[in-house]
Amino acid sequence: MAADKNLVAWSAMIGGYSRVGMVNEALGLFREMQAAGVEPDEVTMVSVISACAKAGALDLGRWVHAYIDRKAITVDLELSTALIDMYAKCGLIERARRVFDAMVERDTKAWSALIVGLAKHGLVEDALDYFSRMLELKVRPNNVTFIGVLSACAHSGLVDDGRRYWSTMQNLGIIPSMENYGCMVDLLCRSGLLDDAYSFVIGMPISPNSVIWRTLLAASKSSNRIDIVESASKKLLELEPLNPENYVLLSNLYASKSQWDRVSCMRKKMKDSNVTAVAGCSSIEINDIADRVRRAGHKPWTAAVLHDVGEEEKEVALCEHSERLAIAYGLLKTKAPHVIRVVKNLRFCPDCHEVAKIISKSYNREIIVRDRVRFHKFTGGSCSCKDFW
DNA sequence: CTAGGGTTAG
Repeated sequence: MAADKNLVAWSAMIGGYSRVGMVNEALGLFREMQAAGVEPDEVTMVSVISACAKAGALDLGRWVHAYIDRKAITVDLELSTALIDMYAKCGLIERARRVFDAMVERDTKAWSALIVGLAKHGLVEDALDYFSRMLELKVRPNNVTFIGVLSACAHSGLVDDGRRYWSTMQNLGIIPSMENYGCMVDLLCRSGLLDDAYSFVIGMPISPNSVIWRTLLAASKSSNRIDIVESASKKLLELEPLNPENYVLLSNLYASKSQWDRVSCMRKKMKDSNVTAVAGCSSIEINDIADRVRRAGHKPWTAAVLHDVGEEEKEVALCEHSERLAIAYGLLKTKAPHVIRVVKNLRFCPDCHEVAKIISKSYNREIIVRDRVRFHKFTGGSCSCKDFW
């Protein structure tokens, strides 16, 4: 199109990019749209906020929220839901809750966004409370709502509650999705009920996907059920012979049981299939903060800390060392990253190299999903390359 | 009559 791109054309394109995960393109196009002098409306802003959520771009998300207020754009049901999701994914769960509380009308998706967010943050009681309130208010949950409810139970060992919610779901006539089955398998596995989990998988009316087999295999690490390992790994490699993750998982599993012949067998299989793994890598967003700080005349890393002081984290402002910055971000609780790559504008932030070194060398624990990092990336959980290599 | 929008397990 030439110069006649109107609001709908811009919004359609931004929404398309956002939906397929090309968030930089989505946000870049939003900038272009502004430069072209086309005023966005609430529909445009849903896609922009959603792109921020997917990118874990809290600073930009906050800026866009302020922009929405400044331009007096109507915050309707869909935009509120997008904001809830963005704040939850970017680590500000209380702000997500505040957006929800301010809504005048809440449908299934709005409730689900908050419940899933609370569950991800480990606020299990709150998640289940909101679910009860949802039922009391006669808002019909759907299978996504139950992903939140069941994963909440899984993450705090509420195996009996989880089973009850599973019946509730069926009684409501909701057909469980693959994700719902996955939640139940995870729930049973985390509760140490590998046998129940395996029976559950065998009894599934649809063919389990690779995620489900990996969930079972991960749980098999602390069990002696060789039969389950054998059957699950067979299924997994049939489903995804080209996914390096699977070979790494299986190799590490066998290594943990000192079955070295099987470890080398996995390596061989992997090599024969021309599958290669690369070292794990995570990224955090520091660049635009650093940029802003630089403009304010501070040293970048100091600025990053100063800028990022939220309501909940006053003490972060006092940090003056990159290691503390990393701690503030919750990175030290991370299991996966052996390399931290700081995206874009590295030159503004030399200290980030130090952060990366410290984290990759010194720490090896699980992340807590609280801080303003892209925790949804960090908790991807598939990175076991160090053990493997 | 009126294009473009939100939630998803390991």
